[in-house]
Amino acid sequence: MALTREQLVDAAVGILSEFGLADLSMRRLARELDVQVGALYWHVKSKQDLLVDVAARLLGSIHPPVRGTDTEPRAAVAGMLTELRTVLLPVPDSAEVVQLAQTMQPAAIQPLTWLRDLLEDAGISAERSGWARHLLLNHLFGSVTVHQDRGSLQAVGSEAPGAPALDADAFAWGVEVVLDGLLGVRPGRASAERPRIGPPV
Amino acid sequence: MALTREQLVDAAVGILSEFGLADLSMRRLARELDVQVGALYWHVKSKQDLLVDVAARLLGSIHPPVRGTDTEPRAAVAGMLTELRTVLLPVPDSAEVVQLAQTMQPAAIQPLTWLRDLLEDAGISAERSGWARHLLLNHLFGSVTVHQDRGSLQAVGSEAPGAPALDADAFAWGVEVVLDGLLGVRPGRASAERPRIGPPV
DNA sequence: ACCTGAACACCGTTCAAGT
DNA sequence: ACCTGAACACCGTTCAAGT
Repeated sequence: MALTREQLVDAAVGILSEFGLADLSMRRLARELDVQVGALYWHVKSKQDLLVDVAARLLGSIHPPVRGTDTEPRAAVAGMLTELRTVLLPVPDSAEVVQLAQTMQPAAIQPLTWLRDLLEDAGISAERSGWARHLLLNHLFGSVTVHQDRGSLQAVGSEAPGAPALDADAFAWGVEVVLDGLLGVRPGRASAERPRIGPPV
Repeated sequence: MALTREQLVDAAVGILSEFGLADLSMRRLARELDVQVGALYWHVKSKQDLLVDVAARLLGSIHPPVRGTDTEPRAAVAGMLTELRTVLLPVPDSAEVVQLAQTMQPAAIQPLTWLRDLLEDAGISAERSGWARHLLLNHLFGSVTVHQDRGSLQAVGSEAPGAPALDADAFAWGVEVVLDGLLGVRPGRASAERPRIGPPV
């Protein structure tokens, strides 16, 4: 039976998830699918073209936000970002792949489009929501990358037993800092100030 | 006369600046220096090892900040980031190279260390200054990358004549947003609110 | 329509052997 | 000490030719 583009993407996501981007070559992919390399290029224009589909599939499980309901818009932004992080974290080099896909075909990665809408719901003006989205996505991608790179240095599965989610907190903190800067700190909700210990000089 | 490590780094920076990271291969480098590829590996442990030196040289012209003077610490942070951006912008893929160097040898890239000190001068606690630095650097690297990728799509030198520094503003805006979130918006200095046009809904 | 076989023009890294 | 020559094990992409 004929190979399909979906099978290509499936196999690519599999290799990426198990071995990382360095091992995701067209030749390795062909081997996995028991075809010659040239066969891949009938289904796909280039490797980059394939990676765009891989990125879209990685984020394919993200729920579209329910807009206009009574959920606090600021919480919706934070929620979406946490969801993105949760999906990207277990897949090595996923941030790189999504970032590349985003620069190649910005419209192809749907959840990243929704984020801009949520920001406007939260009161960011249209001419600033694009930049605000970039600010938050750079934080997301950077956090995911640093988490994965640090994880690959130590033995797999050797997380400190007592403190597992230390940089999940750091990520959430960063999101709140940016949102505070964007929306202004509302009195009584100074989120980024929460765990203050030392005096601010 | 014998090849030196400095000559390697010089030639590497040259290729990077002129042609980008994709053309910066060990073989290309050897050709440029009129030696065999193997010769490079007497001076350098690996390509990544070389790239750390390349990154350090790219940021070698950054002034160390004069701490403890009467310059406003918040302005010092913003100034350092602007300086970093100015240096990185003209070199293709420079953000990638510096980011890689930073994860491989965090101490090797001095200016990125100084940034943390400046943040603490500005009143960020020691346990948060590391994360705050990451937040700002992710913004920096993201902004540089997006600027360069967009630039490579249009013809070289075809900037819109009237509006040259549009995303220099966007970058500075992002820095102020993050600093607002970190330090709190002081009344009468709501920097990120400056060019507000539409009502915040 | 879909795939094979084979080529083209590359990579990073190693290492015996030369000087 | 410093470099050559040559190899090892790879890359992405193209394309005539087959079925």
